[in-house]
Amino acid sequence: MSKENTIGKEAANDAIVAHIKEVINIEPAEQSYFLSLLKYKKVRRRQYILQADDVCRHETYIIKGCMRSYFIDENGIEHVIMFAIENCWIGDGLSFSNSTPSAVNIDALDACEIFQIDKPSLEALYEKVPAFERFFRIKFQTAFIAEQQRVICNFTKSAQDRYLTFLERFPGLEQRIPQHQIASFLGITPQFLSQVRTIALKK
Amino acid sequence: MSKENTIGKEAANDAIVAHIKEVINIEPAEQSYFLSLLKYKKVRRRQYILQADDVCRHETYIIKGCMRSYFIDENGIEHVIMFAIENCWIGDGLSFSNSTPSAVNIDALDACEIFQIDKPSLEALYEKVPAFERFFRIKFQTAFIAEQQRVICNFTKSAQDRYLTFLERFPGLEQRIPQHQIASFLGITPQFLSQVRTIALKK
DNA sequence: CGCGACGTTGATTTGCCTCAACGATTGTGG
DNA sequence: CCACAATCGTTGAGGCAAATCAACGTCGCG
Repeated sequence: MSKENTIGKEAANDAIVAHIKEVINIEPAEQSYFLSLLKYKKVRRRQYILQADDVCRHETYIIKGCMRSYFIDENGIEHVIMFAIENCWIGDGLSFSNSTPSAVNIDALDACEIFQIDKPSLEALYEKVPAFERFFRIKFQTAFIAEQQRVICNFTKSAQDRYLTFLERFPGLEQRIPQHQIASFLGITPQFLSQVRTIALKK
Repeated sequence: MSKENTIGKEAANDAIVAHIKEVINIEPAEQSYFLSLLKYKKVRRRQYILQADDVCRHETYIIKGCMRSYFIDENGIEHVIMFAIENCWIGDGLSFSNSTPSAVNIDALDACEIFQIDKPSLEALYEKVPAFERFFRIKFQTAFIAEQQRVICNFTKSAQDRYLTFLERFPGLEQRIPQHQIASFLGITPQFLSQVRTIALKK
């Protein structure tokens, strides 16, 4: 039993290995090599793991908790790009790939436990265990498709329908996240989401 | 000189090899193996290479010409998901991956020349030349990032700004494509795009 | 020629935003 | 422990960007 309400590194290892093995097969030796490249971290609520203008040095896997990436436009308005919960990856691909300053912030909405892998380690991993190229190829492919669906959904549906779609696709997430951030993710104002909810949830 | 105004298979081979070598290194043997998996095709204007409810069996690389993918919503309205021109890949990742019926159509806006690779061939390629996992990992990663930017752009900017962004990002494409399809891609009505243009281009 | 595809323009409507004010809750320092 | 600020959600009035509906001109093409 861990003293706090945390997963702990042992169980975290198991979780991420299971996550990998859903997609690719790896040998025990490759598995422990992979694990040796990860840094386990606890992150407090509201703590940043990436701030705009810094270079994104890690890809981050969430074992427990919830994070968001967002950016701030020229009018000072926050726009939530994505949420990430247990078993999701988050980062700024653009900044990570090119080692350029990031335009986005990533912070914790919950107390989180995460694994991080930095670029040299990931490159080494690709080199030594090419199956991980496949792993991330599939992850990015899926993410790309999902993002296309999001564009389509935004074009096709009203704010109310998008909210309902959000509830279906991320069940229970609306309990864990302030409402105005869901509004931001959906591309509407908090006021309008409030209005939408009173109508939508009446049914 | 080819008799028609086409690229021809020889030059097409060179083009796609150059495209691959921008991202990964491959041996001559791997290169000719790769080329042996591709089917070269000419496609007429308005010809489909994928229709909704069919399974997407190929990834398609465009050597010459312009294609679009789009879907038709419950009200019968077309929504352009993406355009693809020379040196772009197009397909329906979801249908291709899962061998499920596609929701989208892909057709030619121009007379096109294309290469296609089917799933068994691509799997074999991944197997024999793992560097292609890397190639497509990077392609999907880039595509994912671009799609995120698109979401953000749609949230942040007015229709006029989005049109100007479109002109910058796909220079000259507006000459090759009917205007109402650009409108669809931008998520606005053709009428409104017309209005936007008279204002925006006045400057 | 006549028809369909395409772009334009104008009148009206609507989905969502802006601005503003107000409770409820949480957190925090004195 | 209370006072006060900050955060969060709600509600309402008014405004604007873009949609809808409709009509019309222009091509290219069978």
